[in-house]
Amino acid sequence: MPLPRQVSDLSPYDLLLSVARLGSVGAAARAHGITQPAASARLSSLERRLGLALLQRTTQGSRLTAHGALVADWARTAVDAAAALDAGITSLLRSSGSRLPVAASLTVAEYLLPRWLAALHVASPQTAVALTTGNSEDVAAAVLTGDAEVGFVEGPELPEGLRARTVARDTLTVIVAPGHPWSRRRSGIEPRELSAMPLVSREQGSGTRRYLEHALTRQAGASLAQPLLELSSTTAIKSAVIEGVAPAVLSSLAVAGELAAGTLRRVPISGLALARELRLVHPAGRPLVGPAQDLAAIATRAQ
Amino acid sequence: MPLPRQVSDLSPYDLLLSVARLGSVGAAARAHGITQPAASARLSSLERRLGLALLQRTTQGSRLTAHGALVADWARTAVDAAAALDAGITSLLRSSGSRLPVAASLTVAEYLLPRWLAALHVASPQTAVALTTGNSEDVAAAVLTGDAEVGFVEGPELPEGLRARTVARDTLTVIVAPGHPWSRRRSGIEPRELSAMPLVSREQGSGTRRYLEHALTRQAGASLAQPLLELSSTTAIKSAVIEGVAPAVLSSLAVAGELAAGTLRRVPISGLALARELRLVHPAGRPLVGPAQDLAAIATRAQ
DNA sequence: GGAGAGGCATAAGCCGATTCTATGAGCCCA
DNA sequence: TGGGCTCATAGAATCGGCTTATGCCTCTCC
Repeated sequence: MPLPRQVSDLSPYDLLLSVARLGSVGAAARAHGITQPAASARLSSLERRLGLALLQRTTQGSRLTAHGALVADWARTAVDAAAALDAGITSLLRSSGSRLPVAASLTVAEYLLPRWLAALHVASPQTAVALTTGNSEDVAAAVLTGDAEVGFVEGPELPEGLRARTVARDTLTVIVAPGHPWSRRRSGIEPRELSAMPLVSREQGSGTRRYLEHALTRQAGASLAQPLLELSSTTAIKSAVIEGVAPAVLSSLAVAGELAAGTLRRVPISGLALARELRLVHPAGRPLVGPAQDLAAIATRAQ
Repeated sequence: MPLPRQVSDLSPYDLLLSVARLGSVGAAARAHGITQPAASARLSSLERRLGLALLQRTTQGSRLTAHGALVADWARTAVDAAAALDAGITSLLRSSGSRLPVAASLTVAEYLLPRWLAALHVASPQTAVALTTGNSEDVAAAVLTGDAEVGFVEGPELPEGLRARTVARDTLTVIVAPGHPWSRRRSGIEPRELSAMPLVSREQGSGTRRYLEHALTRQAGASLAQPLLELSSTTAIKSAVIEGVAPAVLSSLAVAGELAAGTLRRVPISGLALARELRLVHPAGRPLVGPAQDLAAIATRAQ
């Protein structure tokens, strides 16, 4: 189901937000590097498409109408998300030769880092982040060798020479489609039931799968059944679960949206601790300074 | 600061997500109602703009590269936010003559409803929501008269004939710019200090302001100082606070982003309970059915 | 092994959306 | 009353994206 046309181009909304902030169409046009007639036309066209009066135009400037204020508040969320996407992409491009090299495990890179980068861009616009991703060992190695100033890792292991600070928590979560029998289990399932059930999972060797196997072995003396289906992306796994293929175990950060929307159900599991800490690491010798410290502060506050 | 061009148009990203889900460019093109060459060009142009290889094209289909998977995961957040924006706008348009009339107070409409509507659209696409906004009394009246099937109100009052269910909580929060003296107050401030400080606030009569005055009077026997500046939008207030004009008191839902980003600081306040419940209401006689029940389930789960 | 189907890229032409410059009208202030 | 601000409109030029047509590659199945 593709995105409706009304909202696929965010630039009119972005312009609307600038008008709201600056108080006039002309000022917003200058801020966006276009002429006033172009801005005027873009806004009129938006109003015509939506069939809503968003702006109250006067000869002293323009203000949002009640509907306009509501739309602007909603639009801000989308525009902020797009800015986070841009921050992520931009940092991905600067693979070297830049200011603040950051290494992150996949979970952090996917679900947490974009917002932090967007916030960092606001707090210190001249800082250029160069992002590399990898598993927690790769990240630790990058930080130790100095290839990265700051790293974000999952799990408890911590090589000598690194200092760490917990910035977020993440819980592996058993998910099923709403119709699945497990979704009606109030009491939760036992580790043995999970271990006996063929799951939809990532390929062998993925961080999430390794961590689940490890926890199951250590805490319940059990192991995972042969997966019913191995897929290479979290998104593909969620789709398969939603279609009722089988349950899966994914990061709580990955499924928060679907759980909220009700398209997936969480199944409690008893007697198995599946929480792991996401931690910021940096060399023990070198305290964080400048932009790295800013990023650390943002990540810490964001908890 | 306008949105970068890379991300102002989300349609290439939307298309990328479809390719990831469907496994081929042609299938994604069909899903979006465009031809295969158009989709191919749109994706190539995205890759060229970003300077990143996102897709691995084969004669059997296309898969995401590692970079592509990361970008797709980030993009999903932005696309979902845009879908929520669309859901909000669409519901705003159907001011009457439609399926599920919903009335909501401004706080709920601004910060919570869009995601619920987007989830509802997934769960039951044929449901058309008609949204009206107003203060809690308006909402209660609309539900009582049957103008709305479901309502969302703030605060504890509950007219006869309505049943309510708490779906979220919201706390009025004192915010200051990072440099403000209050931001260094670990112990929090006293109600008397707040009451003596001229604030940036909404105009008289706004729900948030009334609630704050009420709480201050009832719980601390104090009243609000004359505001330093009255502004008509939450956004304008946040900007003023960030620029250091004065502290303000806003909903925690309104400032979560800025607090996470560190552009605003929260100041604890002792001896004043400023939490309020956001509740779903419906006529006592008529239990929720159909789409209204779906929406209630989504709102309840989303907590 | 050859035919068919499905996958993708390229080329050429068309159409439309958006932009710019130029200009006019309304309001405020000195 | 003139200058400066606001916004809207008009006409011309430009740019980008779409469609159709085509070719190449690979897998599958007879």
